[in-house]
Amino acid sequence: MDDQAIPLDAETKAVEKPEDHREELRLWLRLLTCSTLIEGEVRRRLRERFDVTLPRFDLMAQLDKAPEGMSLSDLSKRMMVSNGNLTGLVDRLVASGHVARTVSPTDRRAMVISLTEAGRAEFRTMAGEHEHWIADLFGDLNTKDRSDLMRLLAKTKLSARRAIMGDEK
Amino acid sequence: MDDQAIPLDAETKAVEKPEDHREELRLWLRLLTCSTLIEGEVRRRLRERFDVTLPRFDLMAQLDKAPEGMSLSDLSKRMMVSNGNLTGLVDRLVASGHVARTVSPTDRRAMVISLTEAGRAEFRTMAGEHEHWIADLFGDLNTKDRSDLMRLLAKTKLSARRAIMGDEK
DNA sequence: TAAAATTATTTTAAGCTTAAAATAAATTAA
DNA sequence: TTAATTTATTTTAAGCTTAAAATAATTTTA
Repeated sequence: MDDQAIPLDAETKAVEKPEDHREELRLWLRLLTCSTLIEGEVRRRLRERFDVTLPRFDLMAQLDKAPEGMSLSDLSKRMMVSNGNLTGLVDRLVASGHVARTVSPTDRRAMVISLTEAGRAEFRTMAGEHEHWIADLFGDLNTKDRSDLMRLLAKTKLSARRAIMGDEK
Repeated sequence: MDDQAIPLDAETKAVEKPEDHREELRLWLRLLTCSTLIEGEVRRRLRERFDVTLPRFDLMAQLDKAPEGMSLSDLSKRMMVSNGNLTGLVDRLVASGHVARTVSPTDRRAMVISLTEAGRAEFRTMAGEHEHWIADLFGDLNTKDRSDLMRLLAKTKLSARRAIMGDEK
């Protein structure tokens, strides 16, 4: 710590105390609150309206974007959850007839997970309502708010990735 | 759907299709990505560095702000998790000597949960490092970015609360 | 090619999380 | 004051989640 080297005088507008990161902490807690609040409400509505859990919905949302299906690893990366987690989740979605599991024709280790027709139909119905819920939850933000927030979150995402990468790569 | 009633002509700058809320959806997914990314990293570091889970840390963080302790209900509201969840979490923290559970002197139904001295000392150590991690994760945002983001998230929080309240109150 | 390393997935053990039902104490209303 | 309601917490059952170890197939390297 070399804060003794910083000249302190009446002209210095705001000498920041080193080691004080309460502002960033509040920012993080607020971000987490928003995300928890919205996620909880979406979870509640999915259960109430369609008797489906959020993880099931999220998995189907990924598969809906990949008509040919996806490997477990790809799903794991995109959803940012562990592989082991997906194994169980896919088990249950197979049991309920929403998704299919087939062995990859080119790699015998890999499983290809895809939506069944029934699963796709059910997902599309849910996704339609889901989109309205999100629009409502963000409804008090105007166009500029949304684009500003989008940009700042993009910057946050890059910043976090940079900080995370530093550790392990 | 009354979109047939909207006059369409070359002068109309941007006739928004009703029912299209893909922008809000993208905003929500980006918010969720940021939160998941940061939360995952904090979870990983807490485990690696202190062998503690994030829920345990969060609970201790709440108690650290309440020197006299808090009831389970208050904890539940602040942490936005279910009561049943807290029962088990507190069980484990009592078992490890980090928190104490006493019956409220004024209400025999209520439990007062508080940090033990050991729990408080351990939390303070962890919190010190934790604050640096957060500062690092948000490190690429400048002062204006942070205050803009703070303001927009405050607006988002209010918007979500308004949307959630409408359902049940 | 055989050995070593990597990649894909599953299994395991422990803990987290929720919703819903149950229990118990306090408050309100008749 | 008794009965009804509300509030605080726990229990239960099911599912979610992770980290770490295990298994198995592919790719790389010597």
